[in-house]
Amino acid sequence: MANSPQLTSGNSPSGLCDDTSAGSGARLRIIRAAGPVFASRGFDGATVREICTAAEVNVASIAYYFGDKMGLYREIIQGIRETRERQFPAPMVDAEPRRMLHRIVQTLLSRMLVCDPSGWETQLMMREMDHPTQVFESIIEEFFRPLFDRLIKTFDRLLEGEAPRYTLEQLALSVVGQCLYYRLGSNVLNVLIPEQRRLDHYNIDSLTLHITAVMLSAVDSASVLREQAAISCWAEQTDSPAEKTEH
Amino acid sequence: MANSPQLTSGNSPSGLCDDTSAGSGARLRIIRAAGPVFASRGFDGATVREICTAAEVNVASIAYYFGDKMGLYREIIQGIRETRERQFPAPMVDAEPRRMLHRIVQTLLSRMLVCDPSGWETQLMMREMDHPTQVFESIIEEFFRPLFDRLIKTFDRLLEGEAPRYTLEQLALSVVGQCLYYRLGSNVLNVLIPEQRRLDHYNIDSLTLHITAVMLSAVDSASVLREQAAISCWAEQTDSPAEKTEH
DNA sequence: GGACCGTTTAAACAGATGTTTAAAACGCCC
DNA sequence: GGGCGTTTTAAACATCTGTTTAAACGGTCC
Repeated sequence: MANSPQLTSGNSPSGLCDDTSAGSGARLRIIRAAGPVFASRGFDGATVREICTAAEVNVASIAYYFGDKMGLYREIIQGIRETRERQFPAPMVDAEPRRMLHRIVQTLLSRMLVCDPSGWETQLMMREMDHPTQVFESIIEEFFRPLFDRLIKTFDRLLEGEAPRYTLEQLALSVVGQCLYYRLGSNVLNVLIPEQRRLDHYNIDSLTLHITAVMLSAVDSASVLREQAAISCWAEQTDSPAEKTEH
Repeated sequence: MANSPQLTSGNSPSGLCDDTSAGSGARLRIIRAAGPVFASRGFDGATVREICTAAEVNVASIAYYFGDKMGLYREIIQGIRETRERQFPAPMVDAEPRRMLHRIVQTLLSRMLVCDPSGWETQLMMREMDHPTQVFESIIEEFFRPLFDRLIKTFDRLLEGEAPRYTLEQLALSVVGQCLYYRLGSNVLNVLIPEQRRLDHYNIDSLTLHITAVMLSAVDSASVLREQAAISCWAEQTDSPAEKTEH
C-alpha cells in the first residue's frame, strides 16, 4: 500500500492506455496475457500466478499495477467493450425495418461468433452473463441495451404498432436468444451436429439468413399474432405436458 | 483406498438408492446437501467442507462413500437426469405436428424454468453446458438428443419434406435457443425487463405460446424458405456489417 | 558519487483446498 | 461380553490460493 503508482487515478502508470501500442511495459504484457486466462478459467479459476507466468512478470506486479486481481479484471472488461463497439458498431436506425433487422442480427452474430484472433473476448462476456461479477450491470447497459432497444423499435415498425410492448420484447429476446445460443450452446452443438455440416451451415452468413428469415416470417402480416390466437384455441383443452405425474 | 465400501460396484453401500426414502444415512444426507452447493458454486467453486457442513457429516465421508469429489458429482448429475425424465417426459410422437411442436416447447420450457423446490437442478445442468466436466457428453446424448430428434422430425413433417437437413437442424436449434435463453439469460433479462412485466408475461404458458407461434409462422406454407430467398436478393449488395473499419 | 524515483524481484505470509490417516465409536451376531 | 466389519471422527497432509514484505535494481538529476 506504500508504493504502487496510480491506484487512485486508476489509469496507465507508464502513460500508455492504447492496446495497439507494442509497448514493452509489464503493465501491457499483463493485460494482454490476462484476457485469455480469465476467459478460459473464469475469474475465480484464473490464478494470478498463471497470468504472471504467461506475461513473464513477477507475481507481485499485478498488485503493483492494478491494486488487486479484481482491478485487473475490471480493466480487461472495459477494454473488450471498447474494442467491440469499434469493431462491430450497432447499426444506425434505418429507413427500411426489414433490412434493419437483418443488420442487427448480423451484428449480434458477428459479436458472438467472431473467433479470428482467439475468441476469448466473447467467451469472457458469456461468463459474465451467467456468473455475474461486479461489472455485470454496466456491461448490460452499455453493451446489450442499445441493440435491444433497436430491436424493439424495429419490430414495432414491422408490426405497424399493432403489438403490445411485451410482444415486442419477446420478439427481441427471441432474436437475442437464437444468436446467443450458437455461442452459449456451442458445446452442445459440437455433439449434436456432425462436423462437416457445422462448417458448411453454421457460419455467420448462413445463420444470419436463417434467423432473419424466421423472425420476418413471424411478423409478416402479423403472422405471429394470428398464430398465437390459433394456438390458444386448441392448446387449452388437452395439453398440459406431464400432468404433474408426481403430485 | 484400504476400506471404502462400494467404489467398484458404484452404488448404495447402505442399500438405498431411492432418493424419496427418508433414510437417515450419511450418504443420503450428503447427496441432498451437495446438489444446491454444486449448483450455486459450480464444481470447482464448491468445497467439500461446505457440503459436509451442510450435510452434517465429517469431511472424510465424501471420500469414504464416493471415492472423491468427482464421484459425488457424477451421482448428483445422474439423479437429476432421472428425476427430470420422470417429471417432464419427452412427449410421444403424435399425429398432429403443430400440436407436437407446442408440446415439445412446453416440455423444454418446463424443464428449464421449473423453480418449484429451489431450481438448483436446472442451474446445475446449465453449468455443465458452458463449463463441461467429464459427464457432459452423456448428458447431451440422454437428455437433449431425444428432444432434438423429435424436433427435427416434427419440422420435417411441417415442411412436408421440402427442406434440407441443415434447415431442419437450424429450426430445431432456434427452438432450443429461444427456450434456453430464458434460463441462461435470466440475469440479463432481470436488468432489461421491468419486474411487473416479467411476472405477467415471462411464465411458461406465455413463453410457450410466443415461441410456438414464431416457429409456426416460419414453417407456414414454407414461409421461412421464401423469406430466405427474398433476403438473399437484397442482402448481398450493400450489407456487410462493419466493413472491417480497422485496416 | 549519491540521493531519489519508479520498478522488479524472491521469499514469505496466512488461509483454503482435496485427500489421507489412524484411531475411536458403533451395530451386530455368535 | 467378545469379536468383527462398518461407519465416523479429529487431525494432519501436501498443495495451491491472493497478497504482502523488504530488499535489490536501473535509471535520472543534483
